[in-house]
Amino acid sequence: MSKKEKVDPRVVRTKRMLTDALISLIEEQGFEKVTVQAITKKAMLNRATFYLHFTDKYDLLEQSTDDMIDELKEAMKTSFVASKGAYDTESPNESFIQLFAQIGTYDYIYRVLLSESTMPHFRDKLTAVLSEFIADGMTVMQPDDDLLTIPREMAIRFYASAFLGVIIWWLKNDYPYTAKYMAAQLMKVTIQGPYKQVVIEQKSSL
Amino acid sequence: MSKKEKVDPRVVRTKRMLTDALISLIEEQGFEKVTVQAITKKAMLNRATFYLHFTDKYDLLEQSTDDMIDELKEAMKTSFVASKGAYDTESPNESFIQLFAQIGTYDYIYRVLLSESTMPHFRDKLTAVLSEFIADGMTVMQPDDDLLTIPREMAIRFYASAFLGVIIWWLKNDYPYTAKYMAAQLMKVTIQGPYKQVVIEQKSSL
DNA sequence: TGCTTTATCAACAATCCGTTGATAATCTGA
DNA sequence: TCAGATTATCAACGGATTGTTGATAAAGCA
Repeated sequence: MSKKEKVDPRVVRTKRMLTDALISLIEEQGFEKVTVQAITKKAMLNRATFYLHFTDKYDLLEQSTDDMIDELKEAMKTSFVASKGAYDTESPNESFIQLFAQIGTYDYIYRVLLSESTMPHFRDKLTAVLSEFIADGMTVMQPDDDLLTIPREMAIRFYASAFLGVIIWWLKNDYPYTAKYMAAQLMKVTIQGPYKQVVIEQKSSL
Repeated sequence: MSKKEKVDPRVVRTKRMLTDALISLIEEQGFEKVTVQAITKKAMLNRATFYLHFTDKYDLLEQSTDDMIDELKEAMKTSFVASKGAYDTESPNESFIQLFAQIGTYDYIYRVLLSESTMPHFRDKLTAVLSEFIADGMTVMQPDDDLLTIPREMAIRFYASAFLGVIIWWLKNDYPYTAKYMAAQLMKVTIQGPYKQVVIEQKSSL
């Protein structure tokens, strides 16, 4: 995957400056409003230099993030093997912690990139609709926060995102199931969790 | 919310033609590459007419989708009241079915808009990482598909999206919890579900 | 050091932008 | 129905961004 053949320091330096400029500009203006001109200006490089390495801003972003994603994969893979099968909810899987740790190290970049919708806020709006629906449902099912396994706000966000993700998956796969079946499945997994049997023992440790 | 005061048929017609053109162009080229020129050309309208109603393509998209979102809210709200508290996993909440029904009626638009990332594929890549992680974990926890509450592929997508959603929430809220705590919470809710007690009775109905 | 790669610079045609003012078409309400 | 108001059309503008060019300077490599 990662080729370490060519390491001309000029190239590395240029790419890094362009990447930093891009991320910074995304935060300032949003990805769509960012221009190649602005990137090279902030990076204090000539515009022609940009086109020497990238075809456009998409290409720049892709190359930059791919490195980060590779690093994330690596961090999660190695530690996953080490703690394989150790599913204790109190001391969670090491690779799982690594996920958050990695995000912490590239805090700024993850924050900027994940804040960008950019299909302007449509996802956010739909998530809001789902969140409200879930919040209402949770209040009916369990008004008492003490009987929830995790903080209410986190749970709402959790299931709203899960629902949206499955909806997108459902659309992209050309409706592999009926709407009613989908609703039933999501309902089921939300209330019962993914496994039919594991629950009892886990609860005794609380 | 929805003002039904002004209904000049020319305006309605123009807006609809522009909306249709936009959605169609998004599908063809992606939202970022769409220009106002292209929209008006496809809609067979003058470009000046566009600026008579919208400031830019974002504004057009926002106005168009807002109507759809409002309709979705309405469909889910009315039916939610009707079936309130009826949480049977076999015949799911009516408003939940409505959610999928609404998406079905605006199939094309939802499909196009939800397929657009547009933070070019970064979300998708991260979702892929999470999916792999979850798939591995599920295999360890429960290799037998018969003991899963829902189809495996759906479950993977479900929890990958949920995790990503919570991660975004976590970032946007400036790390309200530590990485380890986050990992532990997500682990817990994934295995046990959101409620500490409800599970047993539900299972007996299977 | 000498050769190769990379960065700079100015300039280009092309595209898209947002707005203007003047005119024509269409709708609304009395 | 018809007059006034609203909306759509058209051409044209200055400005900004794009992607590319060829020639030159700088930096890295062996």
